Amino acid sequence: MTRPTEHEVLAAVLQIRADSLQVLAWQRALPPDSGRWALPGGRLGDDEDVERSVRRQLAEKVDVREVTHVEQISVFSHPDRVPGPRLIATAFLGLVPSDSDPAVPADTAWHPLTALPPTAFDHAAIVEAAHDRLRAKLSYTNLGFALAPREFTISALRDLYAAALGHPVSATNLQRVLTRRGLLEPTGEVSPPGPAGGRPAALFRFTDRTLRVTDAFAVLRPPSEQLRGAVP
Amino acid sequence: MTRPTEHEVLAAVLQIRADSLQVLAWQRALPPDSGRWALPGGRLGDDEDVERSVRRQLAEKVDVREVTHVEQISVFSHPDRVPGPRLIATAFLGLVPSDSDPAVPADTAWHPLTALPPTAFDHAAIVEAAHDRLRAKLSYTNLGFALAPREFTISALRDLYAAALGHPVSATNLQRVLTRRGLLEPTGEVSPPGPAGGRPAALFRFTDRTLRVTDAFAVLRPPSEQLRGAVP
DNA sequence: TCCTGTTTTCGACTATCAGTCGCAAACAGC
DNA sequence: GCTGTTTGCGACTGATAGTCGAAAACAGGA
Repeated sequence: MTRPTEHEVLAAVLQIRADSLQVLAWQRALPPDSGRWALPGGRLGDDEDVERSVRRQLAEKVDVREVTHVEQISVFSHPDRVPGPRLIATAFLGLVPSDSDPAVPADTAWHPLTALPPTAFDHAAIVEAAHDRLRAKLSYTNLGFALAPREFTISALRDLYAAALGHPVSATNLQRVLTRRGLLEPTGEVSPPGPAGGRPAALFRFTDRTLRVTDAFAVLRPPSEQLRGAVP
Repeated sequence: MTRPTEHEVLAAVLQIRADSLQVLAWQRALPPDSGRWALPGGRLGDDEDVERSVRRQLAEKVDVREVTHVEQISVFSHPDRVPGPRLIATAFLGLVPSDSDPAVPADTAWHPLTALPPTAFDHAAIVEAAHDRLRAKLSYTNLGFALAPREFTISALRDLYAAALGHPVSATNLQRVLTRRGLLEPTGEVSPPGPAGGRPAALFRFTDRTLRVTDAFAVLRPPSEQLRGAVP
């Protein structure tokens, strides 16, 4: 005879807004934790798995077509994580490109991770976990495509990475590394210079807009991967 | 009015046995899927979170003190992943050092990942996910400590990594990389040579037996991390 | 028109690290 | 003592990252 248990999905949807990493949340109007800010989500439906469910629930708060990337993070299952009947949460990370500004309901707003308002339940820990995952994956995957606009300048991309990672990034190294990995390609066009003038910046895009792991670690890499193609 | 839903935990416990990566499973005696092999696990208790639950459930199949590392992998939540009432699974990866041979019940046995017998439900996918996670984490963490004995020779460690990764590993590079990262230290002793003679191998151990992420990626590393200590 | 300030772009230099190779060291067995 | 075997270790090479500085390309004002 077990305690009644429900299952919910929750998403920490992140976007870079004004050079600062922000998360989408809505303000609870009813107890428990009324007035506090909660992540979008809700109960798992009978005919959907957690991946389908989180996309459906997100659609209630934001245009899901703007959410480029959705990824499972972790299960939060403390018996008393919410008052009342037991509720187990599968947490997700969602990413929105910085050039889109999807419409959101009146109770919903973006908040910088560095200045979160009071959050409901254990949602602050979920945001933390999502941020950690983002930082890690930016390093060894092409996940930047999910935060960046379709086309961008190198310095805009540098600012994006710096905001997501929380520390300065070298534009020279960023361009060189992403290029060598085959993730970046020039569009051939240039963006108009800023208000202070300056050389017009070349525009780039990600070659691939689906997640790809790019870093192979040396110790683990097969020695002498394979001979280079014999074509002259 | 939602369909009754239960929550279970499942663990893919991996160990290197005879230079081959193997997984612990038990053979089902009752329908559904009787005769097929299943991962250890079971229903989530009322007063435990998934992490506590998986350790409790594992204790029924193996001495949990031998399971050095337990880590959450992913949620498996397809509505029809098992027949009957809906059952959502949180999957875990467990690791056992290669020098321990824990006692297991009569219905339980180790199976090489390369020659899995017929598996129950979606458990094969869980094993696959656990293997992927292990491969990835061996590369950028000190997770090797959870697979290796307390003390080992470099060539034994090379064989361990090769079995877990599925491809040959250079002993020279492995030692150099792990040493530079500060993960390896010599015990000062040597192991007796093998039956064919040969130079006695020096023994090493991991400096740290708790999980540590060791690789920092260059693009994301703060430029000029910090000045070296001013001590002469 | 020319000069200055600003921003981007790109090449060069250096340090670090990984992949490879080869030899010396240290054992067993004959 | 000789041979075969395994480990240990240094050296070389190529690839990659961190840094710096100069040149290119623009706007605005003198």
